Amino acid sequence: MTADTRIWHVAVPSPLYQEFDYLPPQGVAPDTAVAAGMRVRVPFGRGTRVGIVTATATASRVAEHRLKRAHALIDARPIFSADVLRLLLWAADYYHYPRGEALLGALPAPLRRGEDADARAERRWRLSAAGRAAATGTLRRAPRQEALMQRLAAATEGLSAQELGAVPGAREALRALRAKGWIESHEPAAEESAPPSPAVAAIETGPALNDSQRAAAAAIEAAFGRFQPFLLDGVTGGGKTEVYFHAIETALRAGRQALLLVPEIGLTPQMVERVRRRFAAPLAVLHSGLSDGERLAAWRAAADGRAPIVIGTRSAVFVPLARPGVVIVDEEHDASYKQQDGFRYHARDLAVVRAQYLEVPVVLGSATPALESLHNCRQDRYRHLILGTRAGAAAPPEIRLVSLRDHKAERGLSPLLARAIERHLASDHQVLLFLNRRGYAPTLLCHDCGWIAACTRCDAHLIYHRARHLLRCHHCDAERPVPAGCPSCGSPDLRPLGQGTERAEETLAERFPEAEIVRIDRDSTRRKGSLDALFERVREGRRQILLGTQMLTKGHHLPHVTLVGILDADQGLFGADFRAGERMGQLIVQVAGRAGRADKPGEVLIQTQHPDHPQLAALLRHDYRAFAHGLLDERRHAGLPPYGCLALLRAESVHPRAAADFLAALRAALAQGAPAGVEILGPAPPPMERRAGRHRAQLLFHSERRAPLHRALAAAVQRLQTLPKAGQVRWSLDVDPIDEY
DNA sequence: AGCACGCCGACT
DNA sequence: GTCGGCGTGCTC
Repeated sequence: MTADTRIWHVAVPSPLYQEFDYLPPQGVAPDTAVAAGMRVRVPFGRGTRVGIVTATATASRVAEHRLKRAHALIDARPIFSADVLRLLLWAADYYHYPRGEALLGALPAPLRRGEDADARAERRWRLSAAGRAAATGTLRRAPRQEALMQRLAAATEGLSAQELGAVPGAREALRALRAKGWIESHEPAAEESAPPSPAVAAIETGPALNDSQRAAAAAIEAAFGRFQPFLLDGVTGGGKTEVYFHAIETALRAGRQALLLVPEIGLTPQMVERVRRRFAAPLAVLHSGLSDGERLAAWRAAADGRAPIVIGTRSAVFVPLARPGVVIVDEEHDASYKQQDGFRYHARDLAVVRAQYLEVPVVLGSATPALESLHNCRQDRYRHLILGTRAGAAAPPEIRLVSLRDHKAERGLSPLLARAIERHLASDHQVLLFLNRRGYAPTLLCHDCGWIAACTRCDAHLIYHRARHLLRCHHCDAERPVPAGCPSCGSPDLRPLGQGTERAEETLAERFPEAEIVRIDRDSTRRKGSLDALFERVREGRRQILLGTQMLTKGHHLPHVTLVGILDADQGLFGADFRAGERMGQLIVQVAGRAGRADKPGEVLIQTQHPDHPQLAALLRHDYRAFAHGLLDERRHAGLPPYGCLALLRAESVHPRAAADFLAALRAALAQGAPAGVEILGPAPPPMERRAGRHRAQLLFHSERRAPLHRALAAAVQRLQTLPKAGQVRWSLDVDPIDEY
């Protein structure tokens, strides 16, 4: 930055789409070494806030006598690396989100509040080997110590003195346990205080790569030191992870860091475990389940370079790295990379932008790449690395469609699928059944008058949950008792209609009494850690039927599964929004990928009312790319992404018409001087007009080109600020929306 | 978003 | 006579 620092431009966390100018703090010389990216405490309105200096200038657009003085400069060095600052500012503009909110939101909470960035990470306590060995009950005369021991045994990540200290007498008990040597302290993120550059000798060499893996790894290695995006496209079990590991290894050997983004917390533990086993290097792990202290410690370990490997979910794309070497995005097609509220960024897309700023290679990996990514390969923006065969496995599974028109299903199960289940169970194998609907039945119907149990706050049916015997709305989580009779006509003849996982479990238990049914959905895995416990049971068991929702599609190794059944392919195929087909295809391929690993041949049966659906045909041939290219052609004709750009302006209000009126007013205001080449559609009701008691409406912006769309959005956001909000309308803008809800 | 200021109904 | 409803405006 230039020496001219008379005026500081500061991004302040507030929903205002502007920065604010301040004079340097009292007593701070105007030429003080202030730099973009430093935190500053400033007076704002009635109070005080922590903002980020984004630039300095000689003059302000505000009359100087109206400028306030900043209270204090917090940092001596920028809190963000230059690339992260640039990324956040770019993203705030791209997603039309206030800069201050975007910047401060990317910091761990303590730093957001202005705490010292270099403060020592909080120590955490955990059981030592001696502590784990100590028999329970030996502390009968020290109940407080006993209680602490139990809490520590349950806390895998350890507990801070602060967390432990909430109980009276905890401090003394802690000291006593420490004296016994039963507990020890550790730093959560960088597990051991690591040497500034990781010891290369600690890297264990992985299994030998096959030809296509080796080619992919070599291509990535050759791109080190410059920006190059790769799409690593390989079937489930095709060994993408080993290619990631090779890239990480390359980074580590060069004394650089690797940033690995993973979809969501459910998948993290396995990936973290694999990385931990493979690399004897400190990890910084960032996910939503961390406490403020843990998150801060991991953030620091990444930012100061102590952690050579950084693994994190979506928001980790904003974590500074001292010595960046490579960025990897696992399961890049996964929807959880898109933030669905507030700052609605797409972490995969930002990872590519960031890699460009950093001049490092970025690897996007998936067995079912997003259409956008395949399109980028076709345009030669990304290099397409294709992993050929399944590593160490036999032929791909046979995929067949089961026409529900020709084979009448009974309670969701066609005779064909039932016989296949029997066959696979008889040979002591496991069966995986996919049904993307929780609960017992999606509808409770009065057989006499046709009344249907509906949510009072959403335009949705209530789902009948038999185990808990209640009606539940899966959109607003409202719960209601099951009425004894029809609230409309009094008839006692209320019938559950349709199939949910609970009911399928019941059906399967009756039909296959010899098999153990393991149900995996959000209801059966509510308790923490129970998902892993269920998968553990599946790893060890035989003659099991695994039945579950989306959760089953992710990550776990299920070596004994030889039959995969998709009970209802149609819900996804004919969904309301234009990505439904893509999502269904990805889901089928991902689920099918669970079948027949190792030496057992697999079989996949897909139940559908539409066996002649053209898109399913490509999937049967194991040709996801042909399937995707078919969809891409449709998208091109419709001008939809990636051939056109979309933005969705959502509005909601408790008042029935307020949201739609608000958007209509905006649209009218926008009509004058609207950029050419931008279509505005709506206001239209979203697929669910009313949700959680709020009425919703949306305006869809469509353009062939990015630039005019962004001009239109900028104008819209500006207009929105001044539009009177009759009826408490809340709005949000979603650039590149991934669904229409 | 907060948080002020600012004018009109049911309460001590 | 006031406490308080949320409409409108401002935050360098």
